[in-house]
Amino acid sequence: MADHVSGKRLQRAEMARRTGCNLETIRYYEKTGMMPDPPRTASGYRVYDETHISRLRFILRARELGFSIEQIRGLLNLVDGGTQTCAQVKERTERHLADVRAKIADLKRIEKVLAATAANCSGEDVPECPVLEALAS
Amino acid sequence: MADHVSGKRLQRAEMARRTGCNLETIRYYEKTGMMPDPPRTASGYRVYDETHISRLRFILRARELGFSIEQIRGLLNLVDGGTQTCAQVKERTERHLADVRAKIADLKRIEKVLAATAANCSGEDVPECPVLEALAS
DNA sequence: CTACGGTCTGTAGCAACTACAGGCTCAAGG
DNA sequence: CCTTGAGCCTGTAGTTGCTACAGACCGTAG
Repeated sequence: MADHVSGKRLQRAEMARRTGCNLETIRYYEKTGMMPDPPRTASGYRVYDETHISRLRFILRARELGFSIEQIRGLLNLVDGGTQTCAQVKERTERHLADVRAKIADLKRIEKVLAATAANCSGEDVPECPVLEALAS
Repeated sequence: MADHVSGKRLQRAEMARRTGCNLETIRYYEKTGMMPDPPRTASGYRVYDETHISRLRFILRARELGFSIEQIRGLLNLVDGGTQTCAQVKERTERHLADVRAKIADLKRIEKVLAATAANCSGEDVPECPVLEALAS
């Protein structure tokens, strides 16, 4: 009944359900210091509130955008310190964007080669295959 | 002087140099059964020949095209059995191509969001940042 | 009061390498 | 002949980002 003071308190499974995050991943984020150690009940159960939900959602969204754990940790440190500036965040975002574009370029090159090579396949029941030849050449 | 029978014999470092493959990776491919266990000298040194070079190049090219180790192992099993058909190889290639295209689509979605969000940044020395807001929302 | 689910911890496993440590072996120089 | 240094050998640990146990508690409904 003290719950009204700072909102709903949930345990791990409920937080996982609300965020779509895997149960164990939450613990992993705690262990790696991205999530704060939550308060515990007398018997040791973790107790989460809305602030934990928000932080977890932040992490999950950043992951969806392809930021690495290290990069996310960097962003979190920035905002935790309250010292972040838009310029800093923009810079990191653009660096990451460049990485993403490089990966896209890589994959497109791969796609071209695969598509071109597969297109040469007869697709028949013969042992000779342009794909294998391309790999063996 | 028995070398002329089946070509040059090299040791690991030389094979690494000739293929551009990392030294340890060769051993790893052996351990995982993708490369055959090479013959050894009396003192235990590995001895490679051109057939090893070819096989390693096959693996490395397949990796360059983004095939996973499991997929490559599958292709190698096929050709090792001598039972491969162009149809089979084509099918696997196209499945992989579909994966690659899915990854490209993922990354493009990420790229769009990152670019759009970063474009909203003032880039100034203020704590408010559209990127952080997007992540926190 | 007992059964069953949830939670706790620590640890091992995945891909696909990479990088040691600690010990041999081999060829060349003195 | 001996030493030195490079190269090889093995097994194992580290990387990234989780995921999945095992074995032990805890908490509540019947």
